[in-house]
Amino acid sequence: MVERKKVTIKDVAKASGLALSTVSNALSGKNYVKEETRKLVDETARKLGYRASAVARALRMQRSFTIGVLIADVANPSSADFVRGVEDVAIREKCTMLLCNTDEDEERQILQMQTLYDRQVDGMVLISQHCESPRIRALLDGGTPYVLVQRRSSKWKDDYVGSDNQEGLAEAIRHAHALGHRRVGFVTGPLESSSARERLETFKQESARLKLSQSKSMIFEGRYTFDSGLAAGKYFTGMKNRPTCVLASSDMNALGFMQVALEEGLRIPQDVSVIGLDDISLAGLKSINLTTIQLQKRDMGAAAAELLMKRIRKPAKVGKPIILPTRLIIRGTTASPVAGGGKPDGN
Amino acid sequence: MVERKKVTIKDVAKASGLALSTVSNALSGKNYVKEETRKLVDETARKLGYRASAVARALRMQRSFTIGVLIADVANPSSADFVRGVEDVAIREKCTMLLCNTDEDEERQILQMQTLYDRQVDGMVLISQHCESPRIRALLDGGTPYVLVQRRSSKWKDDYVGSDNQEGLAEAIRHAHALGHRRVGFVTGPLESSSARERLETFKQESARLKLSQSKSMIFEGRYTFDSGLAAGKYFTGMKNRPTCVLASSDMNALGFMQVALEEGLRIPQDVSVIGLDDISLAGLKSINLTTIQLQKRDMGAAAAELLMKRIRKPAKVGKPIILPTRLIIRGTTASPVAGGGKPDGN
DNA sequence: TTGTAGGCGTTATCAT
DNA sequence: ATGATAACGCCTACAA
Repeated sequence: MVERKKVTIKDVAKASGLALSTVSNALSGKNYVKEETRKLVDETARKLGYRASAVARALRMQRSFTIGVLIADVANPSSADFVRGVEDVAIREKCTMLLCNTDEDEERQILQMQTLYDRQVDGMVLISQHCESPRIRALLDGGTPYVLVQRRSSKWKDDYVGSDNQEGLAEAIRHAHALGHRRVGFVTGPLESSSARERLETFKQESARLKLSQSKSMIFEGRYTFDSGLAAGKYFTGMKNRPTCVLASSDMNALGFMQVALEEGLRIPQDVSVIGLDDISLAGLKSINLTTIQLQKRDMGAAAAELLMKRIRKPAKVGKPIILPTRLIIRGTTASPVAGGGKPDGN
Repeated sequence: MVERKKVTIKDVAKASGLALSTVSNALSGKNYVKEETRKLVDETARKLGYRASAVARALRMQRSFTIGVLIADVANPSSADFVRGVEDVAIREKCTMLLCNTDEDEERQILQMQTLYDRQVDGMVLISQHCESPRIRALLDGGTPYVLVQRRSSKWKDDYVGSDNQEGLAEAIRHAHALGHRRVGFVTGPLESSSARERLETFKQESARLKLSQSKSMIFEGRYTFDSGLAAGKYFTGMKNRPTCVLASSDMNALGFMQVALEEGLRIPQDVSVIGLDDISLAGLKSINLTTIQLQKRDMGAAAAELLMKRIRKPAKVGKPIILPTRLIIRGTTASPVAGGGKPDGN
């Protein structure tokens, strides 16, 4: 472990007897460098173990080959897949990823965004983040490219990648209706989020169309978290005339609801059906087996990164939103609301 | 969205009528700057919206305030908690985090490590990563501080943060023994990992001490993944004289095993008990309710980052390994191996 | 207490 | 085809 001094391009120049700029040209593949010279340069660079400093390069080129990614919380199963999608293309594009957890906290988000700008990220991907408040708007409008994912602004036009908040959800409601449910509860996401509002809207429309109970009490205002699911569980199971099926706007939510329902001695799906939204990888486990609406998170992440790269390379006006389809995955938490019965397993 | 030009320290100097270096001194809180001058500088900096370029600073100071974090896969529930722990202290230390997924692939790990070095990270945290092969060793020995987590080298002395692979595990085995299990199966982790080897060793010792079946067939060589758990499930449930309790070296493993067991129509824990290791957040769900050995992942991540910061500030010889305790969390997947019975719930 | 000048390691421009 | 030189934006001796 000899603490060798860092070898710079200067060292390569010296060792190869060439000018610094020639070495740079050779290394960055300029076509007017003599083949022989290039060979020599490559060789000595390799021999000395030279690696270009990304920092110096970033300063000079005003391009850091780094993108920032904002998520609520890595430790939340539904965040991570998005990140994977982003990383897939980041690697391909020789970019690295600065990942920040914001915990849905606006102040924290602002801080993180500032840090990202300080680092001169070439762009950033905001997954389910705040995007309306003046301070955040000011940051966004600074000129650095960005793409919003899963939450967009109604007041502003931004590049956006999201999921269809109609089709899959409507399908789920029809599924519940077809099973015979007439009282279907809905757990909303945080209503400052566009996706949450869109989902709620779809729920209202479709449940009205199918003549499901329109009672206000069937709607619980929540967030996309497990804890919020617990609260929803307490709310719905405590009702006099409780829903026979609960539709949650996220899987974490659904799991929270199930937790309480099971603790209350309710059987799923015999006593109450549950439908999630997201399809986190664990939803498919035999012991959970959650009927849910699938989001293509990794694909969304990749699409967002792809779009971001395009904007980084060539700034352009905001294009059409990219909306990925969703679909219902029927598993074991939904069944007919027959008292004391229904099939125990959806498969 | 006026694409304003970036404001540099020069602009602040000009606007405040002071010299560039004075501004720099004022901003970086040198104590020999007149209070009045500092006020002026702060004021104009704020007015112009000046933010120091982290890139330029990194180049000049040879310190990027960035640390690299290598994990197997963010989308794996057990990776994310570590990351959270690292981030907790990174933020406090005004560092940002470059996160890389290696998928346990050595080639990929090498690539990522090189990128990290190119970016001049101040240090890096390697969570369950390769640390023995010559090429990786060469990278590690380049002089940049690093801390290994959950996997260490037997041949080399490195800074290390890990979990106690004896106590919690031994406790689990005693638990199984106390319930009456005599045939306890064990699913190992990847044996190139030190933690996996340590766990296997503990299993062998403790199961010998308690006179559990010492049949070779009780040990399945796996990895820390869900898929590997599936394989283990197929292996164990297919045996003539199968174990009455299976101890997995990770929760993902355990879930995979449970998946197959349930598909085979086995009831858990009546027909077969299962114990995991990790305590991922979903393990506590009513519908999973996995008895498991808890790892303090977030704490480990934080401890590793803390140690790394110390090394960055002042390089020093490798210290004592930091080993965090583990403990058994008894939930519902373990019970006595009484045919057709046992209590259905561990609580 | 403030100002001047040099350099961190690149790439880009312009001669040669 | 190659080479000298000037930035990029900041920090830090050292000089005033």
